[in-house]
Amino acid sequence: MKKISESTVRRLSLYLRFLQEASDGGLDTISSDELAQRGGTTSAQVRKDLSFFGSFGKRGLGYSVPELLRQIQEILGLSRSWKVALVGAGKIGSALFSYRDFQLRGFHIRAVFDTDPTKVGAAWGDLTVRDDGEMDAALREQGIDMVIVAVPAEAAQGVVDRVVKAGVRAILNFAPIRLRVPSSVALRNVDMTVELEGLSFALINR
Amino acid sequence: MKKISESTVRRLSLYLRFLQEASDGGLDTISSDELAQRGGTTSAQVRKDLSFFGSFGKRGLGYSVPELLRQIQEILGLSRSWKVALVGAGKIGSALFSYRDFQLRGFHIRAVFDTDPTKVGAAWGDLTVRDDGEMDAALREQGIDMVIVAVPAEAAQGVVDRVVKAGVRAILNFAPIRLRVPSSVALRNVDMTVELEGLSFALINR
DNA sequence: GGATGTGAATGTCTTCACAGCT
DNA sequence: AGCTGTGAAGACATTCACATCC
Repeated sequence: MKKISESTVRRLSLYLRFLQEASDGGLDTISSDELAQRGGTTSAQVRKDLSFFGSFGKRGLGYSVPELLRQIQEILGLSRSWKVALVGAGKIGSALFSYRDFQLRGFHIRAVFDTDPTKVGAAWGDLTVRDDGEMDAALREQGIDMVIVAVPAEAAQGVVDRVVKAGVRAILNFAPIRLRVPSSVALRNVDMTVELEGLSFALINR
Repeated sequence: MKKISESTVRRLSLYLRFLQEASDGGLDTISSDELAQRGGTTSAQVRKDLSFFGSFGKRGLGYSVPELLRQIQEILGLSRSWKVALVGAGKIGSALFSYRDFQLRGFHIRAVFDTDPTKVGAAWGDLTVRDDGEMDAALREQGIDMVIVAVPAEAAQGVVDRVVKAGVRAILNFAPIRLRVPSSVALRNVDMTVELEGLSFALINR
């Protein structure tokens, strides 16, 4: 397969969202132009993005909503469910744990870890917050696919090194630090400070 | 001023972070190569990024840590403090409210709003969660610079329309939806679902 | 007729490579 | 000698525009 750019993958997620709305609204056909409007892009971009993976539309007509929905889910790997572990049971971890969208889209949090003895043992939904020391073994035993890192910046690299060693190949990092991972591991960062600073820059430059 | 790309601004934030670490560590000179290592980029990229704003280094030597620190803070608009309002006092809003990094970098949350009567009136630090109905007037009265949107997707566009009408020109959106704003308003999205789906894609494509 | 799929053209960002200071 | 600053080259991403098919 050709190399697919990160922006293309991001946009696929957005198209998927809009397709779900359209599907809920009972629409059964949609054009690249309609998808573009909602995704804040152009129809040519939509068609190009999709063309990397196949020809899903009908000329003169557009795309079948249910079919394109299914196709994009397949492309993004969302037709299966993923086992996720959450490391860090602080404020952010807790907010993520109860974030409904995750479960909804097949990302199931199966374990929560923390070092803080006052948090370990707490019941979170049907899970129990477990001690950090149990993490390495548990990741393997439970066959965890992805880890969400929600620990302080100082602790993040250490956690990630262990997570990688335990065989996990996808990490979503909320700690405000640039993590080092082998190129075989997929890493995404959610960096709220960087975003706010971007807004600050925008405000003083117009 | 030339048009500066979003990626350049993002990287400036990262450089700033390392400079702070370096400064805390007592380092007083740093090379583009060292900055690049930590930022996961190349020395040429660092120099190019900085060159859009001026010549801050000394050939043969590198950059003065305290000076570059100050310069980047200036460039990003971080030498002043920004007044931020938080809309949505749910789990995510609450986590953001106590996120220390924000205050630390001059982003001060000055007001919190929610529609839920069981949340309105609650004391959050030295603030009180206020009713959504008070928002429009309060944004103007308090001279709020930026708004963080942490409400459910269905409510987000409505909130943003009012925020824009109240004169706010920078918005950080946590709701999983693509918002429409006038081009005069800066908008950044933190979209955790999109990130997780990107990881899902990465996992099945190697 | 109308919207897709896609090479070609354009635009944007990154990397190279070296002249120019210190 | 060493590292910056920067045009030029190269890689990558987006947009154009049109032949193609329903």
